Amino acid sequence: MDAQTDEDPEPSLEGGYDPETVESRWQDRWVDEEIYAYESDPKRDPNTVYAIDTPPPTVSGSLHMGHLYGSTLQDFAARFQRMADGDVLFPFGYDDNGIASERLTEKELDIRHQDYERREFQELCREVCTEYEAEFTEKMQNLGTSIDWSNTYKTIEPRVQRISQLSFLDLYEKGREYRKKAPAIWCPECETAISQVEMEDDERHSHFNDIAFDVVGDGADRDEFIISTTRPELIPACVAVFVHPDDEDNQDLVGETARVPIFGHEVPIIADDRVDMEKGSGVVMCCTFGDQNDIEWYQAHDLPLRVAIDESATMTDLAGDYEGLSTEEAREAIVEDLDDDGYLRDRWEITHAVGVHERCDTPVEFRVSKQWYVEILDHKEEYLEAGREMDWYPEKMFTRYKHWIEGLEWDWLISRQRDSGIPFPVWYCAECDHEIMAAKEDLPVDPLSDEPPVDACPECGHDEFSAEEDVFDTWATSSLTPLINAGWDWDADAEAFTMDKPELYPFDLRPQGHDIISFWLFHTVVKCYEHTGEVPFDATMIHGHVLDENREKMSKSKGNIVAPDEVLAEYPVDAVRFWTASAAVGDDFPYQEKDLRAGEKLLRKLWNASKLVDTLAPAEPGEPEEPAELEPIDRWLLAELDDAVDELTAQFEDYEFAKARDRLRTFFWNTFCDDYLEIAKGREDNPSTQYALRTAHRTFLELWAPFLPHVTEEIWQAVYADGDAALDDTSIHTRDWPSPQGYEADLEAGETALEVIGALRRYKSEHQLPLNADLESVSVYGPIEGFEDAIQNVMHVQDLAVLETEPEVTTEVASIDLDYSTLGPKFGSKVGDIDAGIESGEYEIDRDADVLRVAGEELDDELFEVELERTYSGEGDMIETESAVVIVD
RNA sequence: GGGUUGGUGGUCUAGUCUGGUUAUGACACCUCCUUGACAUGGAGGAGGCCGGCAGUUCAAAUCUGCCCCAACCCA
Repeated sequence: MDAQTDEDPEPSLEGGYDPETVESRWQDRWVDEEIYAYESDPKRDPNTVYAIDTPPPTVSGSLHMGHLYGSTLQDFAARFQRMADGDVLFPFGYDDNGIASERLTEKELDIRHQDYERREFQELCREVCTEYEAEFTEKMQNLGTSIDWSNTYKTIEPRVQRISQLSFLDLYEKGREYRKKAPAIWCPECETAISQVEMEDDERHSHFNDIAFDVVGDGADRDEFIISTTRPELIPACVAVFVHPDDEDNQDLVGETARVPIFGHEVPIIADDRVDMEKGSGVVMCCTFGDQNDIEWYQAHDLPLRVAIDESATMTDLAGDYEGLSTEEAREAIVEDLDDDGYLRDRWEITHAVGVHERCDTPVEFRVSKQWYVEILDHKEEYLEAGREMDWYPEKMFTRYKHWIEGLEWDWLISRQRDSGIPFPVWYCAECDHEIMAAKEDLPVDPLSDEPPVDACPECGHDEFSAEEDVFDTWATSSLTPLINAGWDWDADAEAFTMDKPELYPFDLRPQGHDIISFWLFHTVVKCYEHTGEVPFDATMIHGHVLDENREKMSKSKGNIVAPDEVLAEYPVDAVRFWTASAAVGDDFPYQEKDLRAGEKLLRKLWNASKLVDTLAPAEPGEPEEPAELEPIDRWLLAELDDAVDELTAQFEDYEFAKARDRLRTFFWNTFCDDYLEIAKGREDNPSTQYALRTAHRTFLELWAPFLPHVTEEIWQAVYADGDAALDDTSIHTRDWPSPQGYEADLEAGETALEVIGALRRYKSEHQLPLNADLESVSVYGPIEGFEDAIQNVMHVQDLAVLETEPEVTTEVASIDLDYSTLGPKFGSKVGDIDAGIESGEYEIDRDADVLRVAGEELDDELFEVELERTYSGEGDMIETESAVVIVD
């Protein structure tokens, strides 16, 4: 304890603000003393708990600006809600269940996963990942977010495996899953089927090859035709040739038979409108399978399968002499042989888009295999409705979700042929292939090492079983985070699904980057909706990307990545957070150092203003006591503060952090520091001002707390907190969010008074006088009642006179302002004539009747306002403001 | 190729849904000022035909259509 005190002096306002020591000190104490721990209470009203379903990051990767941005936004919401409404769950998950972690484990331990039983290997993965998790935790804690570190989960841990397998069994029992032999997208490098969302397009260099096919028989007008292909290695897999029905040049071929060069097998020539006539010769070969079109043709025309490429992209025996070659090798060899035999007619280089697996960049194949699917196409309407029920911040992001669902064409493929991952809890009868599901109470299981729950097949009575070797795709787990966080489980006694923390579900907020709405968010909605019948989130906050200073996407290849570590080494976290709040939620925004400097300046301003408040109105223990009578200038500040609190509360509730940030900064810096504090300097012994200063200062700290948690905690502890009490009771972050106190003030007089002060500042500036120069005598005509002393004090005016009547001026009409919003609808196209009349001076102002006659029309009082040009003929200088006239003698 | 979103002083941005004639603020720039916290502060100034073209309207940054540019998602 003492050692700690030596290192960390008591918080105080002495000297300048030193974020480096202050920030890490509070980060440590918040975590050590569990300030943000969520205590579950199943009886708690779900409406008073604010729960965030945070998507778990891959922890073996490095922390990037996206993590920093996303979790800081979540923290704004978490900190505000904790103050405003009490209990908040801000959990954290470690995603260590992916291919990345497996590869990492193999590399670190120099082992091959094939040499281990699946369970043993996963145990090793967990050990290796532990170090990376610790490092990631450390980095996350350096961001100063209010994550509850006692509520975390890892996607690789047995508890989560159990939930994933329960999810599989529940969907199976609900009839939402099926196993089917069908063409699927296949990665030959990873040797697994993958889903549509894991495939992306990539520009690759390749060759177009013009290859001659012989026509068999005499039905056509010729004895050969040309097809163009980028994949000659698929020739052995050719099962048909297609021609567009509208393609007149090639109609003679339809119905004929073609002979495939080199391999010699014969295939039919068929008409189909899916042929792209613009490309090549207009004659296309259909293989098993070159692309999705081939799959459609295979299904539509009931074509045979010719599998020439196996699961590792090696040529099969169907490829004859080329058997055993890789697809790349076979491509070159076949082209050479075609050339030798005279079938290669042309060859040229091209660049085209190729479908590749996003994890390894390997071009994908399409293979027929038996896979598990989640049926989604038949529930598109329900998922769309689920999306409609959520509040989207920003609203426009819903359209992305909508279009994604409307465009769905495949059910969700969930099995992966990988060696590790979460296993399917399924066995098959060796005799009749009947599916045997694990018992829910036994989960998690691994069919490769565990026995099925039955002795004999319930279908045929056979007693031998084969284990399902496949594992779940990673989204099968990642899509369950709301259920993991709420402690979803199967209660065997009650024969029902239960939740440990039912008060959390549905979650209040799901944060998500805008690039992954279509899979991560969508999959989570599908899973949770099917399990619980409820939409898992009340609201979703979709955030944008952090771009580099030139507004370009950060990427390794461009070398323009900015690492959070580097930023935090140079700038306080609070300053980084202030920059983070500068973009509207959903917008991409650039990383700019000048914005971080702006944050630093704000911290300094807050610190220095706090020091001044502390000298003007020394703090006393407890809440400040309101004097019987508040003077107008002080009541005015508190009334303005009430307005600010009102607006900020609404903005935080709507995740409008950028607006809240600007509103608060402007009010704090311009109104409080530049205007009120200057006035308060001349009124320090006044109990009314002391009360207003204290109240405003305390409120500012509370309002800033969600944005700037470190500096506000430091100041709060230095000035207001009882240092001996537990941090849980004294931390600013456990206080209540401010509420408007109902102060009423003459806002017009306050506004006018500030105008007068502004005018006098301008006067001094123009006359190159110091701002504290004395002004002998000033007269004001305008509503400033109650604010005379304030003006006099702050502007150093010796004699201030309030004029009853307008000073001696000669006036002439300078301009006439029209109220177009009423004038327009009333006079329509006459407005142009009215404008022209005023412009040319052909009008008459009738003071008695209070009307303006112009262009043959009579406008009454409310429709126009006459702006007068005043010329002062008396002593001294006259300055005009919006609602006052000031004369400096 | 299709869809979505955006384009506002040098830079970043508010305002656009709900049209009203004078477009917000910050940074940078110029001038001035040491006010009992902060010169890392304060006061003032210059700088924009709101991506382009047409249209609707008395009135368009705002609504409609087309075009150009950028990002993202999907082929």
